[in-house]
Amino acid sequence: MLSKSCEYAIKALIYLAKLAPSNSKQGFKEISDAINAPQSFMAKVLQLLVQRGLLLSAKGPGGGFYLPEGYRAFTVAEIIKAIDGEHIFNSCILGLEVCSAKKPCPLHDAYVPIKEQLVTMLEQYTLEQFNAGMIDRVYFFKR
Amino acid sequence: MLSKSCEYAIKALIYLAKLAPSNSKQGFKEISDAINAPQSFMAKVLQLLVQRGLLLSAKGPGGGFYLPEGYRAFTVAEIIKAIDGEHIFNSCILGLEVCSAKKPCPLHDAYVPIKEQLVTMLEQYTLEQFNAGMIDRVYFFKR
DNA sequence: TTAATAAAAGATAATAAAGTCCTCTATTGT
DNA sequence: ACAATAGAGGACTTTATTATCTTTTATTAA
Repeated sequence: MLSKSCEYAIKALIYLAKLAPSNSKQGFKEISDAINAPQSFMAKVLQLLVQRGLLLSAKGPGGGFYLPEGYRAFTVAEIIKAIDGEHIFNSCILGLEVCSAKKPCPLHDAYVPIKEQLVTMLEQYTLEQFNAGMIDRVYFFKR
Repeated sequence: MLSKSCEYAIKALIYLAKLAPSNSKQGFKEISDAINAPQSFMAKVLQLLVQRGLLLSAKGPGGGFYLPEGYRAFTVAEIIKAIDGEHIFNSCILGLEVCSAKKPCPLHDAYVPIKEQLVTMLEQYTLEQFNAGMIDRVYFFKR
């Protein structure tokens, strides 16, 4: 469904959003440890997020990764698109390259409404909402 | 979501179900061509389906693959379990090994109801229903 | 009983995803 | 200017998935 890169990206941004009020920059090691991702691999993913404009970074002492101004409005869907692309939003459950109402795979009619709900959910969830949710709910990033 | 093996397995069984009334055995090459799968790879997947009891085979001239008696009741969920295992039925969208109502990942509460619908759908769809659907709907197996 | 057919099984290759490691560059404070 | 810090970038390794190829075994019919 989601690549490992994408899972780590979502977790990292949610984790940073939770810390954002105090606004301290976080190093890739701290982030990796917090969400249980391999350090060097996480570093790559964080670089990607910076390139795609979902994250900012500062080099040198006191540096690290931190969220840009508008972070509260970032949706999970945006994060997924930044890392994995549009694939899961268009994809056919049986892997057909063309799968539409006119040329449906056998599961098309049954799967489309479910996928629509998934997409809607991913587009509605913002980093802000996670923080709101976390007031009365503790979320986990590692097993 | 589903492995290629699993996609091919589902397509192959739906394809065979469509032909089942005339009951002729199909060789792996014919099946591969019909659903646009690589021949040798398809052969492996068909062998797996035979081992898991979802398909029968006969060697020698006039041989090939054919469906067992109870095929009409096979659900898509069963086929998936036979090839990919239980994974997609239990898995967390963020890849946590443990993700439950008590220890939820940030997306758990939003994802669970959608996954439940998916599972329900996969458990309800049988090979028989595909054939019924195909009376007034033409499905595609290749692009 | 032999030749042809077709699946089973095993070994190998190609590709992609995930993960690691090393060097380079920019920034900060002394 | 210099040393320390921390991200950026490149090359590489590992692992899993997907795909191919070859040999073996079983079956059928002449």
